[in-house]
Amino acid sequence: MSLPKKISKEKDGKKIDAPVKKGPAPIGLVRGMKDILPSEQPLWDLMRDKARELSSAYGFERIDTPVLEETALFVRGVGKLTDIVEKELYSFETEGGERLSLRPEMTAPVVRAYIHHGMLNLPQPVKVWYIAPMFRHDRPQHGRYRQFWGFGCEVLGEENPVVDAQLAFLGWLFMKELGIETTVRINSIGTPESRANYKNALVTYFRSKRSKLSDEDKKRLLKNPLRILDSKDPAAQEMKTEAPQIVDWINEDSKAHFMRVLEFLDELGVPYQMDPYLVRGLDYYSRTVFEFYANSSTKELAQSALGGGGRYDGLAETLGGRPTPAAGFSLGLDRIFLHLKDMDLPVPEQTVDVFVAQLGDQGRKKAIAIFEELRKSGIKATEAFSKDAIKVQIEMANRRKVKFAVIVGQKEVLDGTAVLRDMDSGTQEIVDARKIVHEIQKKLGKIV
RNA sequence: GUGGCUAUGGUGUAGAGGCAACACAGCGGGUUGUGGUCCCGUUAUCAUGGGUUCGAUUCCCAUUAGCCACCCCA
Repeated sequence: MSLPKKISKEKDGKKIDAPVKKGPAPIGLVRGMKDILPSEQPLWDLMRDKARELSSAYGFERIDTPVLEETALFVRGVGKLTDIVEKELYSFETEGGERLSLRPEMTAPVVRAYIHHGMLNLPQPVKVWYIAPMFRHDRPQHGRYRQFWGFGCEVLGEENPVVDAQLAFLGWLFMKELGIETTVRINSIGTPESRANYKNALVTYFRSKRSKLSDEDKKRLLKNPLRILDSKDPAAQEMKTEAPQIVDWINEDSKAHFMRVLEFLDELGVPYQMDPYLVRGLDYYSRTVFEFYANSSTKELAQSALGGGGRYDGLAETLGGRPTPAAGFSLGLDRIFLHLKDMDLPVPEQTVDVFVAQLGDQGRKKAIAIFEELRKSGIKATEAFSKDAIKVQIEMANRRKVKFAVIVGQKEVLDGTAVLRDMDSGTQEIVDARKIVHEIQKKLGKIV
């Protein structure tokens, strides 16, 4: 490689040597991370506001938990052999020898908090919601980041099937109200015991046809047989139609519970699909499990799985608490954001009424005071005090589409006045500086 | 984690083995107190490292990152 060359440019017939810019290499984004830029915030606000609105309307209270937890929480809670723990956990050991992990999901932390703070002494059920970042060391892709944001609700201390239905409904409703049509796929995976029996039956079934399975599915047969059910391999797809179905293996209680969940869903008008092959990748689920899928994954939105949830009656006990029936859901906001972006929503513009322009240092000082007065009286104002040129300021005022510009220069300061410019008509008048707020309020129709 | 595709200003794109083009955005100006048009100027070590070559941004290799499929999931 050659050394940095001097860049020669012709200017006015003279050659000018521009110095070559150099410095330390810029630091980039950590792989799989994503900035949420100011221009994207309006859409994020839409989601945040909707999450707040709905969860509070349905009686949920906000909870925040630390991003860092003991690794054991997830090993025990989510399951040692799940992919989330086995290969996607951000884990490290501190100097003090603590084994910590960035949380890969929120259910275990919420249950941990429930136990830790003795929330079983609160009126049950305890209903909490969160918007929180989570971390999974997976290979990044569009809509799939190593830090991703989730919105979720959890109901702890209640096993009535109406809760399961309401949660599935709420997740569906959240997206519906944002304009995203989804379908809920739902299944019951019974109790851990019945699931173990089913697993055995499934392994027996597929083992007899092992030679026809893909390498990937052969691995699943050993590690996670339930997963063969949603394999994309055509051979497995075909075989699964003959395979034992989980409904035939779950106990009567679970079955009855599930039937009632479905009844409530019917009542709520949630479009759902019974999916006998739906199993979830976390160990703590029992009985009801569901996932949300976008109906229109038409555009290049490969990631149509927008969220999921279910019942986790055994989790509290696994984590050392008292047996506590519970259920919840979680939605991937990064993915929902992508869908919103794709929809070309009219984002309401932030409106500002007044631009305070200034000229010269005296004017600047007076302008600061006027701006503050306006702010205190509830008038939305903006400024560019760091700019000197009046032209630039008026230009900015125009771009912000303000109705009025207040201009304070040397002359006005001496006269104790300010120029009030109507930005639409371009007409301006000189007003007493002390009456500027009143004058603007009048023009904005805030005072009759 | 496995395989594939891609990589040019802030953004979107062109280009070709021989001085990197266009549009938009940004910033500065058009004689120092006023906007939307117009005009001018300015904004790129062509991802990083190496190789082939007289010469590489262009060809080759590696790395990194993004994307796609898989694994898995949100």
